[in-house]
Amino acid sequence: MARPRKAQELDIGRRAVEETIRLVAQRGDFDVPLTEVALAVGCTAPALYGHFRNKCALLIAMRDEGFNRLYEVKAAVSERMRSDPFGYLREGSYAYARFALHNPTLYRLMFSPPPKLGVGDDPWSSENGRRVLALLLNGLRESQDHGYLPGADLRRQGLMFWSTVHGAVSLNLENQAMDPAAKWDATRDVIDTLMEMIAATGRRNPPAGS
Amino acid sequence: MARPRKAQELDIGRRAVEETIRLVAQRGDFDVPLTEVALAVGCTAPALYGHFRNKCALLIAMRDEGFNRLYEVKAAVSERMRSDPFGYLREGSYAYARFALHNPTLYRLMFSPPPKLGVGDDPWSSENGRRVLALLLNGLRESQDHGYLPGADLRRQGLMFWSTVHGAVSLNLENQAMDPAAKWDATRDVIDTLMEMIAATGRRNPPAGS
DNA sequence: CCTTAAAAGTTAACGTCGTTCATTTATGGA
DNA sequence: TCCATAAATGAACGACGTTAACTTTTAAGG
Repeated sequence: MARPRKAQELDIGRRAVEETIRLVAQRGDFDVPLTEVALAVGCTAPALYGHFRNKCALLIAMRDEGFNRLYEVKAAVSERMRSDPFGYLREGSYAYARFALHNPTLYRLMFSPPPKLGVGDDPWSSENGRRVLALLLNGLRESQDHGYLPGADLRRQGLMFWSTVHGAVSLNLENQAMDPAAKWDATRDVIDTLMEMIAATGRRNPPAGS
Repeated sequence: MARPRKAQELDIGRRAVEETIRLVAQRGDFDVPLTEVALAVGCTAPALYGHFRNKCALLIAMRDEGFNRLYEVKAAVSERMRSDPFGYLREGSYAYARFALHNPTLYRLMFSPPPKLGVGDDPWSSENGRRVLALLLNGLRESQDHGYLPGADLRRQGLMFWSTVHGAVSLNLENQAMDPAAKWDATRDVIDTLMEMIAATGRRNPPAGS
């Protein structure tokens, strides 16, 4: 056999990304053989080269999909919390941390990709990364309207905020000495500490609009 | 030739670690062939297996050496800043960031090691990592004595502090869109933002001891 | 001194994996 | 029905981690 029947015309590109995400999560390492990906997809390894220039391209596609999913999670929280911007800062961070803790290997690929991929690991350089940052900045701006962080530079605060959450996640992510619950507790504790610090900036200035 | 003369008895273990650090930095990726390490050391690849169980063991040794160097840098700053604990928080963070920006690949190996290494990436689980954290906690405690962070839980603050600095470093580290100076500026800006936030907690309570 | 056993590398070889090449087969239009 | 093209296959290559078998230096003992 050399070319499959039209019946099984399942977009091999999409499936490869999905299966790679699955295998990577299962393995706990993004060093998965192309043969296994191909097997999961239902083809052979060289067939993948018709859809991706090489293995790095596949991993990059997987990384982009990761940013897609992260954005969707955060956008959903943003929608739900539309009326409470300060609450969004907290819940959005929780959701971010949960995403990372539930997809540790994918998260590592997104934010600490092997240099071979040739991508800057700056998340806001990709379109979806930028949108995630935009959600955060939006939450900060609206929180500022509610009296928090008076007079603060939003972009600075945003980058510090993201640094803190990402740092907490990153430090706790693959610590084998902690069970998942402990990782979550430790990460949430950092987020809470940050939120308390921001909250402290607002107590002196109750909602400016009221 | 099968066994070298006693004259050239250069501890191959140490040299392998040094050369690996050098090659990894030069390459910008810790995926360096053992053959190259061996060549740099002056032996053949299989000879390394007399000193390290496998390649992972070599990388782990390199990681430990990284924590050694980081600790020494931070300890030096701590010594120099002994009289100004709040200043140490800033200068120690600067030094930390400089270390990371000057040794990006080593830093990545320390804090985002490939799972294959079998080490938790929790830095304070290793002895030298714990000592770095101890320096930070010490700085926080003494800053508290000077009126900053009144009534705060030091361990919580310490973990948040480290999360922020590590997060900033990690996000800016390998962003190919930024030149080294820009990376430094962005990282320092996050540190400064954090320091200003901590400083704000102290302005209301001038040095308690005076 | 000579012999001998262990030590420490070296060369050769194997297995895995990413990647390429030539080949084969299904597809869609003339 | 026949042909050009697209798409995937199986075989093969090269790099690399790792292991096995061999070789030679070192150190000790008779």
